Amino acid sequence: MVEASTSTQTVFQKMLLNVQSGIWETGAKIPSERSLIDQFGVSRIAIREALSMLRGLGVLEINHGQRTRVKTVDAVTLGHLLPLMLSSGGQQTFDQVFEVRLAIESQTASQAARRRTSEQLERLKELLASFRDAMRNDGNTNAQAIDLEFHLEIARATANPLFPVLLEALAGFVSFAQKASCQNDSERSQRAVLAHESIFEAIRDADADRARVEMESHLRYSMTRKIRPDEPLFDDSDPSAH
Amino acid sequence: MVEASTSTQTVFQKMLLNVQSGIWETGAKIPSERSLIDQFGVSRIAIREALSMLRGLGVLEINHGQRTRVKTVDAVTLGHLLPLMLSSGGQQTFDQVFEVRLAIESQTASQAARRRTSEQLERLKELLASFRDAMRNDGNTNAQAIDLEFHLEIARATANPLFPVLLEALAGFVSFAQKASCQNDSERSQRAVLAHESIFEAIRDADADRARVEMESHLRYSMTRKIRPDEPLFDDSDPSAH
DNA sequence: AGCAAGTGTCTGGTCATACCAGACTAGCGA
DNA sequence: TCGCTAGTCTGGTATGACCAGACACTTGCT
Repeated sequence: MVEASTSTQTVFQKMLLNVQSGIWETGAKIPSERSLIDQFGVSRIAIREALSMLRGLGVLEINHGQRTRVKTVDAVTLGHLLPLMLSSGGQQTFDQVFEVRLAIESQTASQAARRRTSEQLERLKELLASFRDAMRNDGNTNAQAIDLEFHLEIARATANPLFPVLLEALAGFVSFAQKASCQNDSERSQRAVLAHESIFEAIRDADADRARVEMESHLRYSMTRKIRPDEPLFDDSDPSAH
Repeated sequence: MVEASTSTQTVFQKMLLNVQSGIWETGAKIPSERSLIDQFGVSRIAIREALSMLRGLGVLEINHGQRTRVKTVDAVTLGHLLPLMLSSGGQQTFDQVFEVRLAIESQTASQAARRRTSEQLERLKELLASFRDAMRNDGNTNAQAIDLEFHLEIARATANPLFPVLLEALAGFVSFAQKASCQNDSERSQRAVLAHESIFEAIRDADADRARVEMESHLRYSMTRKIRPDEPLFDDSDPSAH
């Protein structure tokens, strides 16, 4: 790296390196601002601005009164970046997000079928039941959340942490698209439940190919919903929420 | 959102909203810090810290002497987050990244076969030739970059901007894995060239399924490389570079 | 002795002010 | 007319003071 025009940048990079190299362990508290002043030999301003950058990146968790700690960079931050990337890249459609989701979830279904543990399978079974109930009863007030959880659990069952992270990041986009897709539409609701069942069964039977096909089919059907194009692409954001 | 314990947070969120809602257009200059002081009614510290957070997020480009501008959030920032996420997310392996890449690129190959324009096809042809040359001549000094460009062009040919963005984000991570995979290994080099040719042909023939299969095959083979586990997971980082 | 309130001192949050330094621009002088 | 220069925009850094949340230790009451 070497070059670092401003001292804030320098400090920022050094701090980032501290995190990456594990000197500042994730979850652990980092020195207080007053200590960092000595440690880096710059003013508190520079320290705080560098810390702010890291906070913006989602690396640090800063709370008044408590020592600043290294946060596990989770999907939330990633989820904040995606909307920004999209909003700056011109008008995006839900179809585009769905395409990515299709790519991801075809893989997760397939991998989940191979790697899922019995505990995960049990959890999927429960979620499936909950989903069925939610669909029948409260007309999808919870169904949406359960649906997402079902898909996320499949992603987790891949044993690859990247999948649930990515999926969650995409979720903010597709959430109300899903909602619109089955709301007040018993046929779609039915199909959604059936699709989930098929996916579940394929994963249960460790049939990777079938799981992929079922997932793909499910998503392709979901993709056919009608959305008014004037709806906003994003909702509230707070990458630094604590 | 509503809640915003600190004034820095408040300002940050308002600014973020300004970006998202397009009040602050991407590429345009935002008001000077002194103006923002009046506009938000807080001290310069709060303003600058909020700006720092946005800079950390990769939303703003701040340069000494020039007005701060809204940057197009590119894959670079995302590329910085992935290592952080992985390094804090426990056992991170290249295989995991490759799995995601496999998911993404299976889809891009398939979509590219359907949607590629003749210009894009031409460009792919050129890249293919360059790749072949690079492999034969300079022993992959450039081959790596060309390889990436080839894959990116395929991603672009999907007409879905999300794909190239995601792929680029993943690329920084897998790049030297790729390098290691064909370095000083004529057999692997040969196979890489052949694989690219097969993918190209499938896309040329608009054969989506074949494109997918060829891509999958290509990546799965690449995935079998041997990496020494003691290599660093990341290199220099500077999300706020200008 | 045990519990509760109180207080000191950590931590981060905010501010005003002054000054430094890069970048642009208008205006002066050759 | 051209080129240099100085003014004044912009962000960058520093100091020092003070506010406010969190926590631990001490004190004092029951």
